[in-house]
Amino acid sequence: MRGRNPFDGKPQMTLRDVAEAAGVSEMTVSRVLRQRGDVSEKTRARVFEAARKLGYVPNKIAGALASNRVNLVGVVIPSLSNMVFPDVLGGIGSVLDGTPLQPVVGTSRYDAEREEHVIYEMLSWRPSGLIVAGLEHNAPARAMMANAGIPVVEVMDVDGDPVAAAVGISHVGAGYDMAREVVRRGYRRIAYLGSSSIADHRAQKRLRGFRQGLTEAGLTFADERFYAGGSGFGIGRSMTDEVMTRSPDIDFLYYNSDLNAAGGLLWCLEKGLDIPGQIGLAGFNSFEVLDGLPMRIATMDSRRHEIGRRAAELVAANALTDEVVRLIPKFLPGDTMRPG
Amino acid sequence: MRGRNPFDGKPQMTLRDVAEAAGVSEMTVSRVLRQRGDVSEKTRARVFEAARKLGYVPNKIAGALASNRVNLVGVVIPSLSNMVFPDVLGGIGSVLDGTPLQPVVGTSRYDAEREEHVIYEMLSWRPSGLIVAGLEHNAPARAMMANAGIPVVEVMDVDGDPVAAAVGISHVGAGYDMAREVVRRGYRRIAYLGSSSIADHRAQKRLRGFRQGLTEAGLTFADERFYAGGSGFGIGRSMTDEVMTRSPDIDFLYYNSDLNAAGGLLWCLEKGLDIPGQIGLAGFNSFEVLDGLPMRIATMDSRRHEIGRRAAELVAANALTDEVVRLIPKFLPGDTMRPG
DNA sequence: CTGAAAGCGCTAACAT
DNA sequence: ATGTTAGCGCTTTCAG
Repeated sequence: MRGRNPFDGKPQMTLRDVAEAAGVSEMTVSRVLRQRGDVSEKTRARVFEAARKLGYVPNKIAGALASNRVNLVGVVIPSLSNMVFPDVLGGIGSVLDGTPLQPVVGTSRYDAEREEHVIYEMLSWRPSGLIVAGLEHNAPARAMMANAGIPVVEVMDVDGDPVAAAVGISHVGAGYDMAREVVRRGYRRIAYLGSSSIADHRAQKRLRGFRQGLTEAGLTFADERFYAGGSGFGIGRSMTDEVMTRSPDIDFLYYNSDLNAAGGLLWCLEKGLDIPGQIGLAGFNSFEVLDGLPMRIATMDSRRHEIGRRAAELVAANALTDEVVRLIPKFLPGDTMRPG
Repeated sequence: MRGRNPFDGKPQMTLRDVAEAAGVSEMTVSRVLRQRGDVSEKTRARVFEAARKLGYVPNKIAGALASNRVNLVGVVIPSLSNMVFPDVLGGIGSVLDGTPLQPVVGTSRYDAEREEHVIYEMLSWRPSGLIVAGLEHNAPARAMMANAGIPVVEVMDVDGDPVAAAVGISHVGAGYDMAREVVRRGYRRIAYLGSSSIADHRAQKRLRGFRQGLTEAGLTFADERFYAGGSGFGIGRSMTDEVMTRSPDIDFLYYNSDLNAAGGLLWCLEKGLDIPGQIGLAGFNSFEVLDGLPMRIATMDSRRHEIGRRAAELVAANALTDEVVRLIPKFLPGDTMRPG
């Protein structure tokens, strides 16, 4: 007998225990518990009864090793605190719930090395699929994804060079389209308030697209205010205060996130500014919790749930493709942009 | 040779492949890759080089089966959309990051049967520990938790009968203490606006505690408005509108969540009500994103991060105890309650 | 419909 | 410092 982990309270219960209790072979128990093959009703009942009475919980480690099948899907996202990622997970879950597959989530904290590590750990469990947020990964991570031999789907973003399949929106396009709307509606003195983190690739892309939209209209940003860290009303409020104090003639505030935009909106309302006449605001993402602010913030819905859904569908179908699914973000003018 | 999963692209690379490439035994490769035992520097280098070149990723399934050690910690929570749970996960992660343990998250969606299923699935991976939100579980779930033979910690709540260890706050106490504060500060016509879901055990407990606090002061709720579903500004606003319309003499609004309270706050401010003189508000949880509202909402900080931390510490220490760690929620009067 | 044998990829234990 | 052996708990395969 081999030594056991000193932490083991009681030795683990095995198929053999159930088999003995039911008076059948291990194989029969295995078949019954996996609803596989033909087993007589009488035997089934006996086995189930024995398993239930003993409180048997199958050992998936052993099952996975023997069958070379692991019903897990690795999901790698930067963070759970940013509400966008739980939304994607919701979409993934809505599909996987109809299959034997289970999502397993890991977080990279916007750190490429940590992402590499998380991907490595996930692949070492030999999952049936891998869903990773974003297109920017370091070389080892890309190599692992390329050679995993399982469906790999990069999600949220399609501006770049996917390793395999990708499902997302163009953030450059989202920024560009928003700029066109802003200009079309007559705003001219436009400020950007958003993330300075180069790790926030998608915010950077939106900024780039927006800037290009301005350039094509012969405009540039009248002011810019960057910050590092998470979004929230507080940071949105203080950035807005700072920008509007030093550039009082600004007529439009473009934020990297609805959360920051909400802080800015509250600031503007307190100051008695006329929205959307005197000043307009827009954010990004469309968060349901924010319905109920005094005004609906103009935004682009980033279609997070659908992105999760489509990615999970590719994995569930075991699609070893390099298909790119480009969804179109939905522009929602809300109440904070004047009509064109 | 056994049949392989039809999905397998290429056959999986094994230790043996690395061993052959490096010209050593599988055992030596295993030792090098796990940094175990003494291996000569020369051999180490050769093995690492071979593994790197081949892009070898170890098979944790096989490793776990052989060593009877699985460095996973199951975490079962109702949902990821409710911001409180990611906060707890953050606390768990902050501890587990310093260990070989990895959290694996499953969601029950406030459904006891689904929770049972998720716990069963988790235990079938033979994790090193299990952290489950709440104290209310069905009988099979409790039985599995009791017999898991690993550290099991129930988190968030201590009002009840834990299966093993528990880390949390008393929600009955949180409600009771808030009621005392409200009464002490002179409010008398008090309304409750919150969840009606019997699956939201903790909200129910806070309501119970609050009600008891009122009773002891010779008071009852002047109005009550229940709803089902997630919290948000929109529902908070509409509930508040309804309550204040039918009971205009209300002088305090007690919400089940800061998110709903925020919607109520915005409604009150729009109506030009004098806060906290004419009317007071309080929520529960203390969410950082909400710093930046026009006023800070009175609340109780539910200490979510610390709860996660303490629970993970018990698991990391392999503590097979039934210790109950009762944290004290922090009362934050904010700006929406008049001074006592 | 049921069972026996073999082995999944790795590691503990014991050599040497 | 390195190798050999046995076996983790289950499923595949093949035999009855």
